[in-house]
Amino acid sequence: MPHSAAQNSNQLLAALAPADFARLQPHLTAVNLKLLHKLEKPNKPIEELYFLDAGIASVVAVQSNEERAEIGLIGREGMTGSSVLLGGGQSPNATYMQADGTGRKISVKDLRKAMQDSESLQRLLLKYVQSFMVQTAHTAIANGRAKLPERLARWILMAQDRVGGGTLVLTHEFLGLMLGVRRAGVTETMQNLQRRRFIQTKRGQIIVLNRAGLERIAGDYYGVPEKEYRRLIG
Amino acid sequence: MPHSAAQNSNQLLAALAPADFARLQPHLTAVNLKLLHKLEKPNKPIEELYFLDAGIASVVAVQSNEERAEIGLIGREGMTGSSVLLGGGQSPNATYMQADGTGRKISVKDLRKAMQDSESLQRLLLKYVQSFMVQTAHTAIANGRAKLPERLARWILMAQDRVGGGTLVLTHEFLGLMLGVRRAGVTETMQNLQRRRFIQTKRGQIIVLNRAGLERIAGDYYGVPEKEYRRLIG
DNA sequence: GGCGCGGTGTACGTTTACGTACACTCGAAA
DNA sequence: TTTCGAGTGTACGTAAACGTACACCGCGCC
Repeated sequence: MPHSAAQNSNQLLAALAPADFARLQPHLTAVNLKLLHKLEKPNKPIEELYFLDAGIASVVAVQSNEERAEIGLIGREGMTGSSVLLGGGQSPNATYMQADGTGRKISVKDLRKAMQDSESLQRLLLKYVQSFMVQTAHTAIANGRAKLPERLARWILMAQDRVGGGTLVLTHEFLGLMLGVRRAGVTETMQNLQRRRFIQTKRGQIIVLNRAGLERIAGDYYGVPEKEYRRLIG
Repeated sequence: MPHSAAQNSNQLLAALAPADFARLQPHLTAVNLKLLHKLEKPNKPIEELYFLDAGIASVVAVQSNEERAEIGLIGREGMTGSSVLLGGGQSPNATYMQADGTGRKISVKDLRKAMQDSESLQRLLLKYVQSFMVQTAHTAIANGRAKLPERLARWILMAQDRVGGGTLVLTHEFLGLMLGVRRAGVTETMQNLQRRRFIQTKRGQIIVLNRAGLERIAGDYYGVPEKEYRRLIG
């Protein structure tokens, strides 16, 4: 069973007009989402969309040679399935759980119907798509220009935002995959952050001790998408 | 006056159902767009959207410290103003002409009205937004994992697609800005491509001699967004 | 036709991350 | 309680790109 504290914590659902939420609710099914659970497969029609209440999903762009890189994170502030909202029905990206969590799912059919019936619902969800697009754009900047410490700090901050604080459970190996860098590079940079008391690490987990410190490291590589989300969704 | 050969060459307008095109046409104004002309300013309300008939526009993500990086190219296959189509009305990105061109503009008000009146119009334009999103995602992969030769080849191919063949007019300096690398690095890599007879360069211009060669260099960093565009728009 | 400048070629030491490899250690399962 | 494998720490040579600097050269302008 989904953990009760997580219920109704999805911020997108919370931002809906009561009438719009009422429209969706009958079609929402609570689900547990375990690590690595696949929410969307590349170039396959999407059947269901997920509003997360806890945990993190990772959206990963995949190219034909199987090389991949993370382009966005989704947590309780958002939902999966942008390509359905935009009408494509599928995309070349993969989406999977990157930390255990819970959520509520809805079928594409039911969501499409609800969006057709309510313009305000459609408007809100498309605004979320825009905020996600901005996130992707800033992942592109960070990948192109930022050094590892900046990128790692940015990632930790974004992940923490999306789980609503607390411990992050994941290995250096996994972080390296997400950021597209060596595992050893992650280890070294993490030690650096730990020495400065910004984080504390245990086997497979990261505890944030000093957010302001991390924000200082990440600099302007962190913040723009978050600001845009607040502007659009509130 | 816009060059006549460029008229009606926008592929998005061409892909519209006749009725939808008829709906837009009265509100379209032909415009010449010169190098560096600003089509959208970061965090400012957007007034007009542009369907390009010739030339290239560059969408650039901007962060508060003025650091910037290109996240997408727009040519005659597309339009500016995704953030308007998604309802945000503005975005943290800048868009400007990166090679002289022509296009047709429409006011936000007129476009919004047309989209409300025609669901099929709305559907097509949102699909274009998806294809642009995929482009941004793959810019993020390329920035993160590809080496300069791959990235440069990718960029040249994408630019050529978007102007429909012919010579590209731009300096190494400018390319360096787009890719977020040193001007000198661009020069060296261009010489490499030239030695292999894939391109020929003159002061401020690039002529593609061997597309297949460039595609071989770019590898899987080129192609995914293009394929998605064909799937969605045709 | 000479001048001036934007654009290009080239060089060199430095930084950042890579690839690879191996030892150590924590903690869960037997 | 020991065992064993996943996760982490560390090392070393190498590759890619950086920052900076300066010379040269084509081309438009006076």
